[in-house]
Amino acid sequence: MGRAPCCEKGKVKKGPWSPEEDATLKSYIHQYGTGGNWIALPQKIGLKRCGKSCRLRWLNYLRPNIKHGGFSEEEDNIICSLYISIGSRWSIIAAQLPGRTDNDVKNYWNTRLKKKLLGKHRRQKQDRNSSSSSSSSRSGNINCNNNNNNNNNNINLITTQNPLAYIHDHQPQSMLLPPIPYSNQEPRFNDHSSIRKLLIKLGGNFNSNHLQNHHDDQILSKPHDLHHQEEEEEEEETISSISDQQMLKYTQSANIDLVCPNYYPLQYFPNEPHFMNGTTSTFQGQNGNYENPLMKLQGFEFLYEDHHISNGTTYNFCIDEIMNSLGFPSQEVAIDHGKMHEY
DNA sequence: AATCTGCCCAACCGCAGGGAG
DNA sequence: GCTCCCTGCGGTTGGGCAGAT
Repeated sequence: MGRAPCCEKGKVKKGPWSPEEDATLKSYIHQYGTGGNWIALPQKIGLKRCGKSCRLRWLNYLRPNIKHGGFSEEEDNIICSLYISIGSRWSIIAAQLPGRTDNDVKNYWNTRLKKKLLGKHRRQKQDRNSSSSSSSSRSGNINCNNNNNNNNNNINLITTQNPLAYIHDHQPQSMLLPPIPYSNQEPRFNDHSSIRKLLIKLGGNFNSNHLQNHHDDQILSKPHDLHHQEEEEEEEETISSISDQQMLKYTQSANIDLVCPNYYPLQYFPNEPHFMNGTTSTFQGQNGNYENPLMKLQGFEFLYEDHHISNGTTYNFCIDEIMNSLGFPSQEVAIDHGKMHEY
């Protein structure tokens, strides 16, 4: 059964709000509040608007202390950091930015920030291409080279510089974000059933046998349209995938500390179900569980290189691009399986 | 000056979650 | 447990504007 419309179409006004409508809505809410019922509110005050429209207008524009435009560098960093951590959950991201609305953050990300980062990424890529002869291992990347020629799944972490230590030592004060209050404000992240639920919501596909049976999930693979686009724009690139089992072995044997963009060290949590839905997995950080910061985030794919752990290919994490985009200099990090991949 | 193009952002749309009955 | 209704959310649209041609 279809949902009943919240208001009768044709009887409500659409489009931009007039100053009179704004004033009516604002004064009513200041005086009486919303009354807990947005649907009934426009009728009460004689506005020919849908309740949802009133709510949106109030939340995004009329309510006190709303800031518009003029995002600061610090806000940019927070948005990037949180987007990398939790994806496009704009309401949560906006909650970390006083005076900002989810709509504002979303618009800002889609129209400017993404392009800003993309521009940096492209420039870096061009720079790397033009100076590719200088190093056998690309500066600033975590490279995992899965040598398909042997069955040894040990993956040795070779770090010329610990990324965590590096970040903690070098990040500017403005980048020292408070921990995302998942535990208190986002109970969804607080227990595994909630995480399971969330992952299902995000398109999760797992069960108790998942780890044994699910070998070739499309984790870290590109959405088709993006891949197509990049094929047109750049050189043809080989896309492969990493299985959850490979990721499990990889993270366990490498004893890897992963970098969470909010700068809390993460460790893989091997005794818990390993959630792989093609985009996410679960890690334990200092203050609870986090999603895998290395997941391929929708809309953020341009930050990822195109090398993955499966079938002897190399997975090249996005951390350097992220860090560089956020203003960090490169660090030398490599994870080698068998032999160093040459760039 | 007129037209085109791309960008920005307010607003809309549809869906999911959750509470009430 | 089921249905209905409201709220909240994220994705998308389209009008207005500025700069380019």
